[in-house]
Amino acid sequence: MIEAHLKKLRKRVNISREEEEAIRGAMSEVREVRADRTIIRRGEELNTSLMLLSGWLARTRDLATGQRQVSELHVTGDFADLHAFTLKRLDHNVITMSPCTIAVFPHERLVHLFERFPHLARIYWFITNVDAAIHREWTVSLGRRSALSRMAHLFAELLVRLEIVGETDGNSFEFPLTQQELGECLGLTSVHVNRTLQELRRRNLIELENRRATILDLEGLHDVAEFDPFYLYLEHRDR
Amino acid sequence: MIEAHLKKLRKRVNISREEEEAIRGAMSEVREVRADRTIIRRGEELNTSLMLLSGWLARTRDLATGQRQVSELHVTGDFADLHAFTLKRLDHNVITMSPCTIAVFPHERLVHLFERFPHLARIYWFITNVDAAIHREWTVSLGRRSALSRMAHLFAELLVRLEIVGETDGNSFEFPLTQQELGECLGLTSVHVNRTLQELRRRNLIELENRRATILDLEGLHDVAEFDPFYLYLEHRDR
DNA sequence: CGCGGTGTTGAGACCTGTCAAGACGTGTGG
DNA sequence: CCACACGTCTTGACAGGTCTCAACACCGCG
Repeated sequence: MIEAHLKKLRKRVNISREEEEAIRGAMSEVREVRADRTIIRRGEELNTSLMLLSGWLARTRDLATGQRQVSELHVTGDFADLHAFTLKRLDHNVITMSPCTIAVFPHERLVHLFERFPHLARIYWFITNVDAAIHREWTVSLGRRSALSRMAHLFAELLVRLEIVGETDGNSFEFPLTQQELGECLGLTSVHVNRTLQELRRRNLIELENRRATILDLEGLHDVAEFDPFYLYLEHRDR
Repeated sequence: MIEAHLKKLRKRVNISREEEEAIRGAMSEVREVRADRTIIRRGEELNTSLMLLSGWLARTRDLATGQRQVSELHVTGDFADLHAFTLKRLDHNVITMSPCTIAVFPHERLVHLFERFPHLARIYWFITNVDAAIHREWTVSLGRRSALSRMAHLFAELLVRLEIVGETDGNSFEFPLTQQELGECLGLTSVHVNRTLQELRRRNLIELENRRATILDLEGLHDVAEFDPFYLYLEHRDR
């Protein structure tokens, strides 16, 4: 079940058999969680980190007005809160956007893992830095791209990230978010999400139906989004 | 000169004399840079990281339209591109917003430093994760807060960050950005920045004059911004 | 003294939000 | 099996926030 995560790592760097086994050994248990549950609450003390074996998670913040902003989406193979390893409390909630299978990694085991394999410590530090790069790209989207471009960018990003872990079928993938939740990622109201989606459809760029997204014209989508996957740091490096 | 950086670290965690000396020893040289210089270009290969001893830096991204978005501001004592230690190439530019004094830390020395003091490795990992938390807060601002609230939030954040490193004078601090540049942080045009600033002044929350910002009503500012410094992870922890 | 960058102001356009209502689909209880 | 409730999607009319364009004031500096 941890295969997706290993795929994601190996896309970037070499992982030995020994390291792989050590990572597996650091996992303590696996939990199933239903959709729309808050699995981590902002501010609570954490001594584990959670790896998403399947499903979708979101990092969210609630505002006084009742509005909510998603700062990142997580898919199969992602460590949802690896940053909790150093932060100990998170500044955001983590909620399930679909039914999820989640593996628990106690921090004490991670400490041991990283002592034994400093190489892995560096890799996981790298991984949290890629998360930060994704945050920056969302900042650029929210600050400077139009609703249409922003939405196109998100779908382009998700296609790449899902491809890495084998969760795509050609240019199509499951997309469990409601339009309301999509708006919470993009800083839009659900009404405007609806209209923007129609525009993407009208331009024959994307189809979204029955919780499944299909990219009809990848090049066109990238053009609208001004998408460049560089920030996902996909190139492979030897150590 | 590195005192500000040590203050910032010691605000969060204990640093021994020995560790302090080791950090100092990892520095290779100090450079002076004029305002409005690009000191790191997106995509270029890096084998050093830069600590800001004084001045202001910004992480920026340029778009095809000629627009620019700032994803984070750096002040005295910040490691501007510590994430380059694991990423090796950055997805953004780093530019000076004022004359700057910058200390260079070769990655090979950091490798050595972190091998000798795994505790410091954890701390610097923590520091890059706080940077990511700042990104998330900006995402919330850009996605959900009004121009007024967003600007108030930025000044509230900067006051806290500058206080830590002793760069404030009461509720006042030097603020070298032009209104254009401020807009590049907030996802606004310079025209709207101007009007929003006037509104903050009109409400007696902030004064901005001669490149110096003064918070006139901190509580009022926090209210408008819905500011909670939790995401800056200021509480002190023993190891 | 003139120039370029910065700050300021006004008018109008446009993008996105707000409010409200109805359509559709799915699950639940009677 | 039907009736209903609820969440989601869709649409329309209108409001409001922010942008665009343009002009001018101000100021430091060569």
